[in-house]
Amino acid sequence: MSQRKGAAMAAVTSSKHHEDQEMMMELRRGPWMLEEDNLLMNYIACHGEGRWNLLARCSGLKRTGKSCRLRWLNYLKPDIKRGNLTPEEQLLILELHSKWGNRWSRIAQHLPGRTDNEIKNYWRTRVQKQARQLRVDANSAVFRDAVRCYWMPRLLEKMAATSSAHHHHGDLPPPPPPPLHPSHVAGMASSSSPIYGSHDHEQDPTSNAPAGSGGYYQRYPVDPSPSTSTTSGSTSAAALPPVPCFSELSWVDQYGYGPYGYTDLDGAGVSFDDSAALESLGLDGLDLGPADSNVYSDTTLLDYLNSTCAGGTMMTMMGGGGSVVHNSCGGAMGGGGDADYRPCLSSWRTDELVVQASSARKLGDHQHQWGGGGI
DNA sequence: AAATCCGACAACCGCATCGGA
DNA sequence: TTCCGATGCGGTTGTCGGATT
Repeated sequence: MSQRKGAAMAAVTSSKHHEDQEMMMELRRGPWMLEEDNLLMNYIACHGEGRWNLLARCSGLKRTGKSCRLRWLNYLKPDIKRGNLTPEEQLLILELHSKWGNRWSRIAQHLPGRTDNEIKNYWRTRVQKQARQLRVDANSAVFRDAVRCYWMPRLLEKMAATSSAHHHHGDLPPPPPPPLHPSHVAGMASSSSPIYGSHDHEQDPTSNAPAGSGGYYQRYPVDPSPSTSTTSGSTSAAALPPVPCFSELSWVDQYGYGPYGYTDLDGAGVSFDDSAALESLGLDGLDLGPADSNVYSDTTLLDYLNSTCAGGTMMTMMGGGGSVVHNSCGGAMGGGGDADYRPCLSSWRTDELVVQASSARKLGDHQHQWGGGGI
């Protein structure tokens, strides 16, 4: 645009306009060079961020202010986190996208070090790809159910596996737990929103997060003892709002975890009879039973968790509350609402997890594959 | 080994919003 | 109140490198 405009301004006679024209004619586009990055970083080091057009004029860069801003925010800024998204981050993106849609910058605010561009690209290249393969809209209820009932558990398992690997290999321990705020616990079980249902699209789920907690979606160790779990102690199952139903499918993944299932948004069960879509997802080996029985008997999320989480992965709901269920070991898992989701990992019972995983891998090729490196 | 395909991601573009004159 | 420049945001495109044929 600038180049086109520049070409149209041949009649400009003032020196200032002439300089502007010259600058616009020389505007660079495309990939940034090392020298340009250095120029930009040096300028910002001296003058700070902002006033991008001024920066573009004064820094010696032959770029637009927009381009400079983008380069800084998406690439050069010191706190940018490089590398693959962790399962925790992927889970958070899925959750927040379900609440806010394509509000990338808003989502990015809750993933420290990640940019909206990175999250957007992740969504388009990974998540939407799966939706295309399913031949469903990425915003459809069916797809959301798949995300909720398949990907999210998988990501939780990956997180548990990562934790287990750290435990067994002596890697760096997970970060220390963020400080808990009394309002978090007080807010638990105060809402009955489903994890993937209609949400208040304006309320910030982190609004109750303690100041300086460093991002609201973090790992922290959990006391494995049911009797000493303060988290579970304040939210007995009897006092909880209704647990979202979970339509169970008798199937386990290549790691031996399962069953996984689909459920509709109101938890009443869903019929999923699109065999082509199942095949495209790699679920064609799934035993769906008789054709007229594809609405599966509901089990509770609690049952599901007890059967799949191997005791090591839990999600604790803080802040806004929501449906919370406890797993068999005293943790709590919740879904829904504008809450503060904190997937809690511990190394407890990870030996069992590893045994399950290794035995599952021996089952061979008849179990389905979901692809390689995550979604 | 070459051609093609495809995923990942950096960068650009157009539009919306905000704030100051 | 209106105008206009600066900035932010989301959609889209371009490019590169690895995988596949």
